[in-house]
Amino acid sequence: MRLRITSWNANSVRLRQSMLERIRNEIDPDILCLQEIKVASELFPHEMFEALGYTHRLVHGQKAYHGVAVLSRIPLDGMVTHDWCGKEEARHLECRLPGGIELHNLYVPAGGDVPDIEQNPKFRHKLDMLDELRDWFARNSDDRRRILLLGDLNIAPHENDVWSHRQLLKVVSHTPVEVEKLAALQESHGFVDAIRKIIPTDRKLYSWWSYRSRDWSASDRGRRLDHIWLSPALAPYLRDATITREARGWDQPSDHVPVTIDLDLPQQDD
DNA sequence: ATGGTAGGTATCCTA
Repeated sequence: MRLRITSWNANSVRLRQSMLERIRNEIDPDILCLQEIKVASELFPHEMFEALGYTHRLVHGQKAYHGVAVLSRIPLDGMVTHDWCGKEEARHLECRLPGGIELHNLYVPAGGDVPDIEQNPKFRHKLDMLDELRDWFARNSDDRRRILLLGDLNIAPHENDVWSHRQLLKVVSHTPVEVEKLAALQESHGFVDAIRKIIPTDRKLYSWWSYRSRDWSASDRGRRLDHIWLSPALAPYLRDATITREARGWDQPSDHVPVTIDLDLPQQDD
Protein backbone atom coordinates (compact mmCIF):
# COMPACT_ATOMS: atom_id res chain seq x y z
CA MET A 1 0.00 0.00 0.00
CA ARG A 2 1.40 3.36 -1.01
CA LEU A 3 0.28 6.31 1.08
CA ARG A 4 0.93 9.98 0.40
CA ILE A 5 0.49 12.17 3.48
CA THR A 6 0.58 15.96 3.48
CA SER A 7 0.73 18.38 6.41
CA TRP A 8 -0.22 22.02 5.91
CA ASN A 9 -0.85 24.99 8.17
CA ALA A 10 -3.76 26.51 6.22
CA ASN A 11 -4.10 29.70 8.31
CA SER A 12 -7.91 29.70 8.02
CA VAL A 13 -9.37 26.76 6.09
CA ARG A 14 -12.41 28.73 4.94
CA LEU A 15 -10.24 31.12 2.89
CA ARG A 16 -8.24 28.41 1.13
CA GLN A 17 -10.59 26.69 -1.27
CA SER A 18 -8.48 27.44 -4.36
CA MET A 19 -5.27 26.49 -2.52
CA LEU A 20 -6.86 23.21 -1.44
CA GLU A 21 -7.99 22.46 -4.99
CA ARG A 22 -4.40 22.95 -6.20
CA ILE A 23 -3.04 20.81 -3.38
CA ARG A 24 -5.47 18.05 -4.40
CA ASN A 25 -4.62 18.43 -8.09
CA GLU A 26 -0.86 18.91 -7.87
CA ILE A 27 0.17 16.98 -4.74
CA ASP A 28 -2.81 14.63 -4.55
CA PRO A 29 -2.34 13.34 -1.00
CA ASP A 30 -4.33 10.38 0.33
CA ILE A 31 -4.33 12.00 3.75
CA LEU A 32 -4.24 15.75 4.36
CA CYS A 33 -3.51 17.03 7.87
CA LEU A 34 -4.34 20.68 8.51
CA GLN A 35 -3.41 23.07 11.29
CA GLU A 36 -4.72 26.54 12.13
CA ILE A 37 -8.08 25.92 10.53
CA LYS A 38 -9.42 28.84 12.62
CA VAL A 39 -12.99 27.62 12.71
CA ALA A 40 -15.32 25.92 15.19
CA SER A 41 -15.92 22.22 14.45
CA GLU A 42 -19.60 22.80 13.64
CA LEU A 43 -18.69 25.39 10.98
CA PHE A 44 -16.04 23.28 9.24
CA PRO A 45 -16.54 23.29 5.42
CA HIS A 46 -17.16 19.56 5.01
CA GLU A 47 -18.80 19.94 1.57
CA MET A 48 -15.59 21.43 0.13
CA PHE A 49 -13.56 18.38 1.16
CA GLU A 50 -16.32 15.96 0.14
CA ALA A 51 -16.11 17.49 -3.37
CA LEU A 52 -12.33 17.02 -3.36
CA GLY A 53 -12.77 13.32 -2.63
CA TYR A 54 -11.91 13.35 1.07
CA THR A 55 -14.81 11.29 2.39
CA HIS A 56 -13.25 10.59 5.80
CA ARG A 57 -12.90 13.67 7.98
CA LEU A 58 -11.94 14.30 11.59
CA VAL A 59 -12.12 17.85 12.92
CA HIS A 60 -10.98 19.35 16.21
CA GLY A 61 -11.88 22.98 15.69
CA GLN A 62 -11.96 26.15 17.73
CA LYS A 63 -13.46 29.56 17.03
CA ALA A 64 -10.92 32.04 15.60
CA TYR A 65 -7.75 30.34 16.81
CA HIS A 66 -5.82 27.11 16.30
CA GLY A 67 -7.81 24.03 15.23
CA VAL A 68 -6.64 20.86 13.49
CA ALA A 69 -8.26 18.45 11.03
CA VAL A 70 -7.47 15.23 9.16
CA LEU A 71 -9.03 14.65 5.71
CA SER A 72 -8.61 11.27 4.08
CA ARG A 73 -9.52 8.97 1.20
CA ILE A 74 -9.00 5.94 3.40
CA PRO A 75 -10.87 5.18 6.61
CA LEU A 76 -9.80 6.80 9.86
CA ASP A 77 -10.89 5.83 13.33
CA GLY A 78 -10.19 6.16 17.01
CA MET A 79 -10.07 9.95 17.13
CA VAL A 80 -8.64 11.33 20.37
CA THR A 81 -8.12 14.98 21.19
CA HIS A 82 -5.59 16.05 23.79
CA ASP A 83 -5.63 19.10 26.02
CA TRP A 84 -2.03 20.06 26.74
CA CYS A 85 -1.20 22.44 29.59
CA GLY A 86 -4.88 22.59 30.61
CA LYS A 87 -5.46 25.37 28.08
CA GLU A 88 -8.37 23.73 26.24
CA GLU A 89 -6.87 24.78 22.92
CA ALA A 90 -7.41 22.69 19.80
CA ARG A 91 -3.81 21.77 19.01
CA HIS A 92 -3.73 17.97 18.76
CA LEU A 93 -5.79 15.33 16.97
CA GLU A 94 -4.79 11.67 17.22
CA CYS A 95 -6.34 8.94 15.07
CA ARG A 96 -5.65 5.50 13.60
CA LEU A 97 -4.91 4.65 9.98
CA PRO A 98 -5.21 1.18 8.43
CA GLY A 99 -2.16 -0.91 9.24
CA GLY A 100 -2.14 0.05 12.89
CA ILE A 101 -0.59 3.47 12.28
CA GLU A 102 -1.05 6.11 14.98
CA LEU A 103 -1.30 9.58 13.48
CA HIS A 104 -0.68 12.66 15.63
CA ASN A 105 -1.53 15.98 13.99
CA LEU A 106 -0.02 18.80 16.07
CA TYR A 107 -0.04 22.57 16.24
CA VAL A 108 2.60 23.76 18.71
CA PRO A 109 2.18 27.37 19.98
CA ALA A 110 4.14 29.98 18.05
CA GLY A 111 5.37 31.36 21.37
CA GLY A 112 5.09 35.13 20.98
CA ASP A 113 7.98 37.50 20.33
CA VAL A 114 10.12 37.54 23.48
CA PRO A 115 12.10 34.34 24.17
CA ASP A 116 11.84 34.62 27.96
CA ILE A 117 9.44 32.54 30.05
CA GLU A 118 9.33 35.17 32.81
CA GLN A 119 8.34 38.01 30.50
CA ASN A 120 6.28 36.10 27.99
CA PRO A 121 3.60 33.56 29.00
CA LYS A 122 3.22 32.42 25.39
CA PHE A 123 6.86 31.33 25.29
CA ARG A 124 6.40 29.49 28.59
CA HIS A 125 3.34 27.74 27.17
CA LYS A 126 5.30 26.65 24.09
CA LEU A 127 8.10 25.12 26.19
CA ASP A 128 5.62 23.53 28.62
CA MET A 129 3.68 21.87 25.82
CA LEU A 130 6.92 20.44 24.39
CA ASP A 131 7.80 19.04 27.84
CA GLU A 132 4.35 17.47 28.23
CA LEU A 133 4.52 15.93 24.75
CA ARG A 134 7.98 14.53 25.47
CA ASP A 135 6.82 12.91 28.71
CA TRP A 136 3.68 11.55 27.08
CA PHE A 137 5.52 9.89 24.16
CA ALA A 138 8.24 8.59 26.50
CA ARG A 139 5.67 6.89 28.73
CA ASN A 140 5.04 4.12 26.19
CA SER A 141 8.28 3.63 24.32
CA ASP A 142 7.31 0.26 22.78
CA ASP A 143 9.44 0.31 19.63
CA ARG A 144 6.82 -1.61 17.61
CA ARG A 145 4.47 1.39 17.66
CA ARG A 146 3.96 2.79 14.17
CA ILE A 147 3.69 6.50 14.90
CA LEU A 148 3.36 9.34 12.42
CA LEU A 149 3.87 12.67 14.25
CA LEU A 150 3.43 15.70 12.06
CA GLY A 151 2.31 19.27 11.94
CA ASP A 152 3.34 22.85 12.57
CA LEU A 153 5.85 22.43 15.39
CA ASN A 154 6.82 26.12 15.13
CA ILE A 155 10.53 25.35 15.61
CA ALA A 156 13.26 25.31 12.95
CA PRO A 157 15.86 23.03 14.54
CA HIS A 158 18.89 23.03 12.25
CA GLU A 159 21.15 25.84 11.01
CA ASN A 160 19.94 25.17 7.48
CA ASP A 161 16.30 25.24 8.57
CA VAL A 162 16.57 29.05 8.77
CA TRP A 163 17.87 31.70 6.39
CA SER A 164 20.44 32.92 8.94
CA HIS A 165 21.36 30.83 11.95
CA ARG A 166 23.33 33.68 13.51
CA GLN A 167 20.58 36.27 13.09
CA LEU A 168 17.84 33.98 14.41
CA LEU A 169 19.51 32.65 17.56
CA LYS A 170 17.44 35.04 19.69
CA VAL A 171 14.32 34.85 17.56
CA VAL A 172 11.47 32.64 18.81
CA SER A 173 11.40 29.48 16.64
CA HIS A 174 15.19 29.01 16.53
CA THR A 175 16.42 29.70 20.09
CA PRO A 176 18.66 27.04 21.65
CA VAL A 177 16.13 26.24 24.41
CA GLU A 178 13.39 25.51 21.88
CA VAL A 179 15.71 23.45 19.70
CA GLU A 180 16.71 21.43 22.79
CA LYS A 181 13.10 20.80 23.79
CA LEU A 182 12.22 19.73 20.26
CA ALA A 183 15.21 17.36 20.22
CA ALA A 184 14.10 15.88 23.55
CA LEU A 185 10.62 15.26 22.12
CA GLN A 186 12.18 13.64 19.05
CA GLU A 187 14.41 11.45 21.22
CA SER A 188 11.49 10.41 23.45
CA HIS A 189 10.52 7.84 20.85
CA GLY A 190 13.49 7.84 18.47
CA PHE A 191 11.52 9.71 15.82
CA VAL A 192 13.10 10.06 12.39
CA ASP A 193 12.80 13.47 10.69
CA ALA A 194 11.37 12.21 7.38
CA ILE A 195 11.96 15.40 5.44
CA ARG A 196 15.66 15.58 6.36
CA LYS A 197 16.05 11.83 5.78
CA ILE A 198 15.31 12.56 2.09
CA ILE A 199 16.64 16.12 1.69
CA PRO A 200 20.13 16.37 3.23
CA THR A 201 20.68 18.73 6.16
CA ASP A 202 23.43 20.61 4.32
CA ARG A 203 20.77 22.17 2.06
CA LYS A 204 18.70 25.19 3.10
CA LEU A 205 15.08 24.14 3.40
CA TYR A 206 12.05 26.16 4.52
CA SER A 207 8.29 25.60 4.87
CA TRP A 208 7.27 29.10 6.05
CA TRP A 209 7.89 32.65 4.84
CA SER A 210 6.47 35.70 6.64
CA TYR A 211 3.62 37.65 5.10
CA ARG A 212 5.55 40.80 6.08
CA SER A 213 7.85 40.67 3.14
CA ARG A 214 7.81 42.63 -0.07
CA ASP A 215 8.99 39.65 -2.08
CA TRP A 216 9.10 36.39 -0.09
CA SER A 217 10.94 34.51 -2.84
CA ALA A 218 13.61 37.13 -3.59
CA SER A 219 14.48 37.80 0.07
CA ASP A 220 13.90 34.10 0.87
CA ARG A 221 14.00 34.61 4.63
CA GLY A 222 12.27 31.34 5.40
CA ARG A 223 12.15 28.85 8.24
CA ARG A 224 11.38 25.11 8.34
CA LEU A 225 8.62 25.03 10.97
CA ASP A 226 6.55 22.12 9.61
CA HIS A 227 7.68 18.57 10.21
CA ILE A 228 6.83 14.94 9.57
CA TRP A 229 8.38 12.41 11.94
CA LEU A 230 8.27 8.61 11.85
CA SER A 231 8.77 6.19 14.71
CA PRO A 232 11.54 3.60 14.14
CA ALA A 233 8.93 0.94 13.24
CA LEU A 234 7.60 3.14 10.41
CA ALA A 235 10.83 4.75 9.17
CA PRO A 236 11.90 1.82 6.91
CA TYR A 237 8.83 2.42 4.72
CA LEU A 238 9.66 6.05 3.87
CA ARG A 239 10.05 6.43 0.08
CA ASP A 240 10.01 10.16 -0.58
CA ALA A 241 9.50 13.58 0.97
CA THR A 242 8.87 17.01 -0.54
CA ILE A 243 8.21 20.57 0.48
CA THR A 244 6.01 22.38 -2.05
CA ARG A 245 7.85 25.72 -1.96
CA GLU A 246 6.02 27.10 -5.01
CA ALA A 247 2.71 26.95 -3.11
CA ARG A 248 3.81 30.09 -1.25
CA GLY A 249 3.35 31.92 -4.55
CA TRP A 250 -0.10 30.55 -5.40
CA ASP A 251 -3.19 32.79 -5.16
CA GLN A 252 -4.22 33.76 -1.62
CA PRO A 253 -1.55 31.63 0.04
CA SER A 254 -1.02 30.61 3.63
CA ASP A 255 2.33 31.72 5.08
CA HIS A 256 3.15 27.97 5.33
CA VAL A 257 3.49 25.53 2.42
CA PRO A 258 2.55 21.83 2.31
CA VAL A 259 5.08 19.20 3.38
CA THR A 260 4.53 15.68 2.08
CA ILE A 261 5.85 12.15 2.47
CA ASP A 262 5.27 8.90 0.59
CA LEU A 263 5.18 5.66 2.54
CA ASP A 264 5.39 2.25 0.86
CA LEU A 265 3.78 -0.01 3.42
CA PRO A 266 3.90 -3.81 3.26
CA GLN A 267 0.68 -5.75 2.63
CA GLN A 268 -1.50 -5.48 5.70
CA ASP A 269 -1.88 -8.56 7.85
CA ASP A 270 -3.84 -7.03 10.70
C1' DA B 1 16.60 49.35 15.25
C1' DT B 2 12.15 49.19 13.17
C1' DG B 3 8.16 47.80 10.86
C1' DG B 4 6.38 45.31 7.66
C1' DT B 5 1.16 41.67 6.27
C1' DA B 6 -2.56 38.49 7.05
C1' DG B 7 -6.71 36.44 9.46
C1' DG B 8 -10.57 36.52 12.82
C1' DT B 9 -13.25 39.21 15.54
C1' DA B 10 -15.37 43.13 17.01
C1' DT B 11 -12.15 47.85 17.99
C1' DC B 12 -7.57 44.29 19.18
C1' DC B 13 -6.14 39.54 19.54
C1' DT B 14 -2.56 36.11 17.31
C1' DA B 15 0.80 34.72 13.99
